[in-house]
Amino acid sequence: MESATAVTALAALAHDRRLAVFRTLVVAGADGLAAGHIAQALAVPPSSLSHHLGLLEQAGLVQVRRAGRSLIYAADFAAMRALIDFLTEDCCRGLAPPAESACQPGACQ
Amino acid sequence: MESATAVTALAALAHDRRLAVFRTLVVAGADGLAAGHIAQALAVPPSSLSHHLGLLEQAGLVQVRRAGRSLIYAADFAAMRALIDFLTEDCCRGLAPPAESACQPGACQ
DNA sequence: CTTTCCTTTCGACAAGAATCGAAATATTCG
DNA sequence: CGAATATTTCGATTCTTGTCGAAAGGAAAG
Repeated sequence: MESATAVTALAALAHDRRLAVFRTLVVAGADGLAAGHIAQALAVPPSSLSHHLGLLEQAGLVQVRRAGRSLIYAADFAAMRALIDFLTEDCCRGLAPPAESACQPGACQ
Repeated sequence: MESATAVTALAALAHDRRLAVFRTLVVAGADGLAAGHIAQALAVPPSSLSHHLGLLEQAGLVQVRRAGRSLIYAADFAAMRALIDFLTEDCCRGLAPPAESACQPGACQ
């Protein structure tokens, strides 16, 4: 993952409402949720939500498809994993072997 | 990790220069680097760098100590790991067992 | 104790992001 | 086709962030 891509993804998640939106989509799973459903669940005005969903989509963290007159948004788990992998590399690369092997979930240094 | 804490940490990393600073500190390891050294390595004016280091420190991603007249900044690997764990939870929680177990580094869905 | 060095704080400006009502677009249903 | 529904785009406002020179704060050296 390129550094610029990571910055875009991090910025997309670095906001209260957007993080809440993304977590909601993660819980919803691959089926996703209609924009209106999210707006109602999180009590966000539709135009504001649309803006945030647009940023998340632009960052590649969510995918959108149309179903009737609804737009269904779903988390892109592969993209999320790619971001986590990027951060993990950043966290561990450059450390000496013992420290590097210690950089596991729950026990980094 | 609280959601607000995660947002702060994500925002701290969601910037070109700050991400570069953090990666530099990760490579430097536990010994850390003097602020001036980072400024020179990344060609960032001292006052700008100070601002960014302050945000990273406030986010808990770096620690600072004084050595003579230099201030040494070092990446906080535990905090970084906590952030990655938070994101991993966000990525996998709520998925059915087969999907959840598939959410491993390099192969999430 | 004065000078030198390293870094931060201040201040002012420029640039970007968040918010949300109103209007526009797209899709289905009668 | 016309009405109803779902969502986006537009536009104006406000708030926040980034930038960096100049001045100030601490710590060591002469």
